[in-house]
Amino acid sequence: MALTDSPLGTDVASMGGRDRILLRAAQLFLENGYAETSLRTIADAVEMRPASIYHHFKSKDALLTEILAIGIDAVSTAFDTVTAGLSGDADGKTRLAAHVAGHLEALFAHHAFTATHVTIFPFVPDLVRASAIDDRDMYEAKWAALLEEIVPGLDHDGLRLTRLALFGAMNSTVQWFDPAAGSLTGLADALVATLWNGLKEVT
Amino acid sequence: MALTDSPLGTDVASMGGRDRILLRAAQLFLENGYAETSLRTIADAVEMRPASIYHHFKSKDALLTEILAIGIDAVSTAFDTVTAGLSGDADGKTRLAAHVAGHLEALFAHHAFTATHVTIFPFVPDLVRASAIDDRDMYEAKWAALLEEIVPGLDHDGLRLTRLALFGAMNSTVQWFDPAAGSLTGLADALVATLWNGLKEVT
DNA sequence: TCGACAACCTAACGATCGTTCGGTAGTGTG
DNA sequence: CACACTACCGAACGATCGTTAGGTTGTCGA
Repeated sequence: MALTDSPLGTDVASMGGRDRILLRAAQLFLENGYAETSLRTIADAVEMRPASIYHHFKSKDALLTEILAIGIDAVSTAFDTVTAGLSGDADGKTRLAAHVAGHLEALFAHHAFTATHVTIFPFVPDLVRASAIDDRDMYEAKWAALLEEIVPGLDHDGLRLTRLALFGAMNSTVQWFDPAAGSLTGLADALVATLWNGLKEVT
Repeated sequence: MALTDSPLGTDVASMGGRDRILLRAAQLFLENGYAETSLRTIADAVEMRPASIYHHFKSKDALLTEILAIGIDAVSTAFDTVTAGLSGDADGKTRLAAHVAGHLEALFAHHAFTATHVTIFPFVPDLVRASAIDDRDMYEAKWAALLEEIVPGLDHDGLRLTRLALFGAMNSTVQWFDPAAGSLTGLADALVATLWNGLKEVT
């Protein structure tokens, strides 16, 4: 699912045709939306003719499907990596901080794919959304299990609310945080500090 | 800017042609996106012919512009109402709780317009977005001033981060919270409790 | 040297899009 | 009774859309 097995995915210049299409299309979908971005616009961006896209992807929907899968895979893999790197006796705040940082890092490392996923997901064609919903649910389940362990005092509704609000807060960063202008770990630390300690501590 | 000066805006049956178009179009934009929703679809939803829409709105973009303005106006007015209703010596948590509740209530009271605003805003045509950006900035400025007063211990970056993450969390509720299934004030209370006290208190 | 195949092309298809033109009913005012 | 005005309609415009058919070119293993 990764871009020809190369670990990173943003060096446009050194890319083959297929990966180039995936990356530039994801960037364009993110900027202008899916329906708003025509195949001719994508073709222009990769210096091809529209018909050539169909040599690599069987339809525009299939292209989007793959982009969404890459985005979900990036954050999901990051979650597992963080879990594997945590020592068994790490406390709740440490684990939460590590996973928030992991989510945010994955979000910006594969920015075009992850950001496309979190922003245009509600509006993609029904069939495309259906193809991505299982992977999405699996990722959310990982977080649900994590929160249940580290915040045992919350009931089912409270856990769900916390998880979804946290997702809302984290995923919104792709729309307003610029990793070139500020530290990503600083962002993660500040987010976790507020979430864990609350605002009353800093008044 | 409100729907023919009637305070509410969701009783489709009792609506005149113009307001009916605004509401149904907002609902369709929210469900499927702006570019994905054709004027013919909107016309069908209000039992008119496409050409009739142009008697009320000079273009599809103008229709969207008005919908976005209604959404921003709803939350902005709610903010001022909450401010006016607060006693002068209310403490920080009380003020924060009141404004979070006000934002969420406005979000769901005018659900189609506000939710459309918060979800499709990044993808609307540039000219439409430009026409709404001033009102949007004014609303964000109200929150910036509020947070600066009640969380004086945060620096500029911290305040900005807190405000935007809070917006992300609150606005994401339109995608996952169902006011028919749960209490809206309960949602607001839980959100404020977590934000103010932090998660460590409930572990 | 040859053939298979990947990568890309030109040209065009039918469908759908936002929009416009030129009407027709119904209502209310002078 | 005439006139204006609001609210709507049928039919069509040119533009753009996703997609397809049928090439051409270059590479590379047998």
